[in-house]
Amino acid sequence: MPWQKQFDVDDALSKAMHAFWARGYEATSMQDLVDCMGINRGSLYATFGDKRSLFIEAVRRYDRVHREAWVASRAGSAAPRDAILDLFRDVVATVIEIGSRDGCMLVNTALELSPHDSEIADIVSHGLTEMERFFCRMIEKGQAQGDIAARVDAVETARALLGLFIGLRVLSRSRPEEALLRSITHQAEALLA
Amino acid sequence: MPWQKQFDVDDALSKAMHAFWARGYEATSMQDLVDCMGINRGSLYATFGDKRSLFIEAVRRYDRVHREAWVASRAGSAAPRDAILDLFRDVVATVIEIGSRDGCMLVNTALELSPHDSEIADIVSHGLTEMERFFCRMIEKGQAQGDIAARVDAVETARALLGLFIGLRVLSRSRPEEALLRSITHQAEALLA
DNA sequence: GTGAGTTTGGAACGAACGGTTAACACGGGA
DNA sequence: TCCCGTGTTAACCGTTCGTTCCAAACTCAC
Repeated sequence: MPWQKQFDVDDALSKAMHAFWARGYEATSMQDLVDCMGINRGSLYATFGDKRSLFIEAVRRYDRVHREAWVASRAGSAAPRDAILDLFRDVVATVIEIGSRDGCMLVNTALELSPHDSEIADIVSHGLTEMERFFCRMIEKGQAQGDIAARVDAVETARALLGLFIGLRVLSRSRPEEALLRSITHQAEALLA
Repeated sequence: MPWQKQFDVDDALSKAMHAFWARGYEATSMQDLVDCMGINRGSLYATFGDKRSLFIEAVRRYDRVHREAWVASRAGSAAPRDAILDLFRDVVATVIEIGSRDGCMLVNTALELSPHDSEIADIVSHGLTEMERFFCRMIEKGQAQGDIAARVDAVETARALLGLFIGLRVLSRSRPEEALLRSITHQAEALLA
């Protein structure tokens, strides 16, 4: 194995992920990626293959680093209700304080590519389903602890929370008004009262 | 004024709207539009200007023909609660029965272009705000008729319904499963119980 | 019938697209 | 020291992009 790569593969993938995350698949050109990843065109193709393959790796990385890691870090929370609501509150805080308008890459991709690319749709669908299952597990755990009312239907409410979460993410990109976003969060709280 | 246009301008615009609606702005090429609109390239540019101008007209048409007309037709409904819930039910029915995965053009555009194009963002934002106001008006009307409980906060609930509606539209494109979509609708019903 | 004014189809534009290639730089094993 | 395989680099490929242009086709007033 003579000579190693002169760049950090995951670091380059991270930069590509952020580019796709902010602008989407179609609007991000290979030249944009070459520029922002800081590596040469040839190295990019040699390492990641074509544009679609790179995008798939990028969305997989998003799912792993953002969705999965977030869920894992909260899943063992002592207060299951707060584990859910903190997700909503953190999203609002990020939009209001930092002004980030990137939203959630899974949601962005669900809308841009899911109807036209089944392989990518599967990745996105899996990530969203895992979010739903996280909500469901937390509700059941909260009910076992008496933190969440027993009358709440875990499965139905988890789905509603997923819908609200997606709505929150879309509105973060298009109408990032604090009062609006907070109302969505309040409604999530009301569902778990 | 010799000779009139040999094609119906609104019909051509309608076809362009459907193309943008299904595939988004970036993924729809001028060649796609020339093909599906059934008019010549030159006529297209002479009538609608460049691609972005055509898209803006298309999204304006969507707002007028779909969002605005729908709201207007339901606004005078005798049963305000059903006026809201029928919107959710109709979306689910369209997805399940017809298998349409186009979603809502305003939502699609909100996610693809709003963060990067303020003029388009204004159009989308206006449409979404009008939906929110429709929900709010219907809730207040329903409360006046005793159809919706007085304890419901009209403004907050309208925002939550907007979030749920957007979530429903996104999931229609990425996870068009009947049980999931129905759960979102049930939750909208619960908000108005 | 003729001329004026429009619309039409299609060729053609430069730029940007996604993707390839061949020459060069490098480091460990023989 | 001389390969050999890999990584890097920049130039280059054919295609498609959005857009422009123009000659032919056409309608209507005169």
